[in-house]
Amino acid sequence: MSLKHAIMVLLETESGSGYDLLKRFKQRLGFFWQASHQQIYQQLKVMHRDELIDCQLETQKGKPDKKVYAMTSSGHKELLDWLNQACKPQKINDSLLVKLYGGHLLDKSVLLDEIQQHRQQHEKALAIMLDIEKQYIQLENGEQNTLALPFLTLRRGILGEQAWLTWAQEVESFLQK
Amino acid sequence: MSLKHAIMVLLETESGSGYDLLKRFKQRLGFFWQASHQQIYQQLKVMHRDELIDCQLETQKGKPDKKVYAMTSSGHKELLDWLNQACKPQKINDSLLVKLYGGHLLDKSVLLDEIQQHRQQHEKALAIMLDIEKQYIQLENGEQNTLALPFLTLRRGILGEQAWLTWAQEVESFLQK
DNA sequence: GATTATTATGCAATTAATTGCATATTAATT
DNA sequence: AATTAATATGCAATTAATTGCATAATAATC
Repeated sequence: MSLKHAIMVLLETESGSGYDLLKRFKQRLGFFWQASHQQIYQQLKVMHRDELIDCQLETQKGKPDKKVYAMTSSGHKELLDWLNQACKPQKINDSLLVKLYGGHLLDKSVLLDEIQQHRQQHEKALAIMLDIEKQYIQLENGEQNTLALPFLTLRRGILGEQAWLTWAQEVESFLQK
Repeated sequence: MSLKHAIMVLLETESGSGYDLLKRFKQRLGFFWQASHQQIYQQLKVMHRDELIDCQLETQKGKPDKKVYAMTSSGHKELLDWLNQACKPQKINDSLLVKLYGGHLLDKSVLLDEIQQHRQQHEKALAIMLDIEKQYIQLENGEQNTLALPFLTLRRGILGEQAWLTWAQEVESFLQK
C-alpha cells in the first residue's frame, strides 16, 4: 500500500494538517495518485497509531483543534525503505476499455458519445498540465533543478494524455464510419 | 464496480467455468483490467447468488464437479444497463511516479535502476501487443470487422506503452546526466 | 440578512481487493 | 518412479477503498 508512502513524501518536505495534506496531495500527486479525503484522514490516523508520524494539537479560537502531523524518525526510515524497494508495475483498471471491448452490444453512437465526453476531460487535464509546464520552463535554472523530478512526473502526465487523445481520434474515426 | 461487468462481457459471448473465464480474462481484458483468480472466483459466487449468472454442474470422473456459468436474462439486462451508463474516469495510482516525485531522497542510480527495470516490462508488453496487432492486420476484412472494437482496445495499449517508453527515455536522460 | 459554496474535519457501514493458505489433478522432467 | 510445474479450484482473514452520512466555521453572493 502506497497511500501512506505518498503522504510521507509530502510530510517529509513539510508538516501539515489533514486538510493541508489533502490539498497538497491533489495539487502535487493528484495526476498520478488519486485518494479521497476519507482515505487520507483515515490513513493519517493509522500512521499516527503506528508512530510513523507525530501529531501536535494546535488550539484555535472558536474552531476545533487543528492536528498538525510531522514525520517521526521511524516514519522517515520506513519511507526510505519503501523508496529503496522496487515497486510493482502499475495496476490498470480502465472500465472504458471494458466497455469498448463489449461495445458490439451497443449502438456506435452511444460509444461515440462516451468517448467524446472522456475526450473533453482528457483535453482539460492536458491543458492544465501544459500550463504548469509553461510555468516551469519560465523558471530560472536553480529552481528548475530543484523541481526536476516533479517536472518529470508532469511530463508523464502530458505524454500520457497526448497518447490518449491520439487514440481517441482513432476510435472516433472508426465510430463515425 | 466493474469486475462483474467485465466478466459479463466475456460470458455474454460464451459460457465457461471459473478457470476458463480467468484465462479469457487475462488474455482479452488483461491489458486494461487486472484481476486475480481469487477475485474472479469470488465474484462469480456473488454474481450467482445475485442471479446474474446461472451455474450448471458438469460431473467429471475423478475430478471435482466443474461449474459452468452462463448469463441469465437479468444478468444481460444489468450488463446493458451498465454499458449504457457513462463510466467514471479511470482511477490512476502509479507508485513509480510517487517514488520519482520523492526521488530527491534517493541516489539517482537507484531511480535509474528502477526505471530501467520497468522499461523492460513495458518493452515486453509492447512487443506482445505489436505481435497481436500484426496478426490482426493479416486477417481478412470480415474478421477484422468482427474484431474491430477489441482491436481498438489493443491500440490503446500500444499507444500507451509507446508513450510510456518515450517518457522513460526522458527520465533516463535526466538521471544519467 | 439569508443562502450557498468552500474550507476543514471525521465516523460507520459496506464493498472490494489482497494475502496467505489449501487441495487435487495432469503433464513434464530427472 | 519421484519430483516439479502447471492446471484448476476455493476459503478465510486482513487490509484498503468507497459510500453515505455528519458537523461547523468562514467567505462570498444575492
